[in-house]
Amino acid sequence: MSQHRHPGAPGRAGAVPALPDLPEATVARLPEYLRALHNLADAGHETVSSEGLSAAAGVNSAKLRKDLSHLGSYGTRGVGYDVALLIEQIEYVLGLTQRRAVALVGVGNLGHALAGYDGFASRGFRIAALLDADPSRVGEEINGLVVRHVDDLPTVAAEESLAIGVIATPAAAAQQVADQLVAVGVTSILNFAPCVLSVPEGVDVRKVDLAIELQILSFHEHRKASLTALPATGGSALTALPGGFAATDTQEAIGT
Amino acid sequence: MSQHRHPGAPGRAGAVPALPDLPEATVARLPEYLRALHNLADAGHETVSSEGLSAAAGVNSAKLRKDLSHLGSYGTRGVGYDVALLIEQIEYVLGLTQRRAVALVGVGNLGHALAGYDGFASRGFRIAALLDADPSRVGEEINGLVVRHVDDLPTVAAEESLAIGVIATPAAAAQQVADQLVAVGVTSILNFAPCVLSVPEGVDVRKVDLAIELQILSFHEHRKASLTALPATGGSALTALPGGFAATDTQEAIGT
DNA sequence: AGGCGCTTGTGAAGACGTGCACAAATCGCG
DNA sequence: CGCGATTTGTGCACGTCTTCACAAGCGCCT
Ligand SMILES: NC(=O)c1ccc[n+]([C@@H]2O[C@H](COP(=O)([O-])OP(=O)(O)OC[C@H]3O[C@@H](n4cnc5c(N)ncnc54)[C@H](O)[C@@H]3O)[C@@H](O)[C@H]2O)c1
Ligand SMILES: NC(=O)c1ccc[n+]([C@@H]2O[C@H](COP(=O)([O-])OP(=O)(O)OC[C@H]3O[C@@H](n4cnc5c(N)ncnc54)[C@H](O)[C@@H]3O)[C@@H](O)[C@H]2O)c1
Repeated sequence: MSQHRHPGAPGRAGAVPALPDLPEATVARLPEYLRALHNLADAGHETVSSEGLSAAAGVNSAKLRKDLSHLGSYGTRGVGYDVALLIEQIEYVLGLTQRRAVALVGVGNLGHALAGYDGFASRGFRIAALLDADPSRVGEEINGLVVRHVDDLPTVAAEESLAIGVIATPAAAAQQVADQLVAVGVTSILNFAPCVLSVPEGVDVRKVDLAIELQILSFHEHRKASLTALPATGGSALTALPGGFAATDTQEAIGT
Repeated sequence: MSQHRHPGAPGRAGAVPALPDLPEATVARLPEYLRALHNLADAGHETVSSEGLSAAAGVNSAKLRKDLSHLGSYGTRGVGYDVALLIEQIEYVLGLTQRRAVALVGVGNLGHALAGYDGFASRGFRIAALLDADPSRVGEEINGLVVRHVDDLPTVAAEESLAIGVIATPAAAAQQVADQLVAVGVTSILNFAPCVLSVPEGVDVRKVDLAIELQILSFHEHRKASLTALPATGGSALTALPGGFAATDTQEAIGT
């Protein structure tokens, strides 16, 4: 496999893009690498070693190399990775070569913050529409976009090729909104409402739940407290946590 | 009601709480079960089967049973779990028997939304302080709380026993804020800024990064597109994704 | 009392993810 | 031109997580 030839990057060979089906854990880390790479590029670095990049992204260097090797690998032994090329590669794999249109449903407290967030634009996305069910919010202009009624979704979808729907409504409305999004062809949803969504096969849902994050932290807080409170259990064998939290991305103690 | 006694729950036996050290993946799911249980309780259910609860939480029932078994398990064979008791158990394990104080640093766009979020109060937390570095924001009152200067952190920490710090500042300021939080004894941080934080051992950091979530969705979108675009590779064996995404909590197609 | 249906709790197997350790590759330099 | 320093890419072993499948336990009904 070490033959060169660009696997399908921006260069667009006539051939199949041939997306390698990456391990999900790898996919979840690529955005981190991408962010770190952009920082490095801005700082003027042209190449970076796996050691350097992994430090910037907060992961193990072996893990980084394995992740990158999955996507065809563009490193040079003895030198490292070409920053610009790697950015191109990762952006290609993540499908960021086209700026994807996002529809934001629920322009309340949180929705306003999201609508005003510049992280969308700078990281490959574009808010294509703001939608709400409350008539008193419809027509409001935020950041150059006018809030439209959620029932206009079909119209919006006809105008734009919506890639992703973001739900920032109360939990009670979330399932209904998800159904509406699916109905107009959206196959990726990011859900901020604290509830489980049912969607047809082929539709991806990711959720962000603040309370869950806090409760996980609370657990560790509780555990740390109960450890220090009782040095009973035969010594301090437990003072250093087992480390190596895997799946969930709790980063524990990154010594600089 | 069961005659058994509570292992260390609110009842506070004199004995050690004896926190079982749960698998991290289990800890990440407990908050979901808790939310589902609260919904069930509100709906008047007194007991629930692993099948019912797992459906409400969007997970596999065997996984749910194993998760619950880790915390000592309070189910009754042939019947199911006592909803109220299970809520008590999970809240105890997660350390939610005390309402934990949260300090929110960075009261900008996002910070305002968080400050006005009722999900803190209803899920076991209390915003103890709002902090910002911008003098023009200091003094502003949000939801009954006055924004204080971030340099007052030591004072705040002296007044309240801060359990968790939430960072909602620009990325450039996040590390400095984290250092300040750690300096006043905070050992759990939730970071909304898109950057890696370095903290001493024993401090837990979790991050929420909107762009990462979107980019992961983008990847799957890209992949789905490249699959449907070319039904070349020997038939439709791939149309149904492998399913069973593990660690990261992408829920794919939960048929109702 | 006994049997029956239902549900929990768990052993075992397999999939997945991680990290070490090292061979292979490349560069720069004498 | 060859050598040593450096860094990638990966085989392998280990740990974690998921899922199946089923025995053990419980309550209810007859
Ligand atoms: N505010 C936060 O910081 C925060 C943080 C984490 C999660 N959340 C969650 O995000 C969601 C939104 O929170 P919020 O504070 O912005 O609430 P909010 O009540 O301020 O805003 C909700 C908005 O959704 C709109 N809406 C209601 N039903 C709708 C429908 N069927 N279709 C379209 N729009 C509809 C409402 O008109 C309102 O504008 C909630 O589920 C909340 O739990 C909020
Ligand atoms: N707005 C969103 O929807 C959103 C979504 C995801 C992530 N984020 C991230 O959250 C962070 C905040 O976003 P925002 O849109 O609220 O930005 P913002 O600029 O509106 O607010 C940042 C706030 O932090 C304060 N601040 C700056 N330096 C500080 C310091 N050293 N100590 C204390 N406070 C300080 C500023 O005074 C300002 O009030 C950013 O890192 C952003 O990338 C925002």
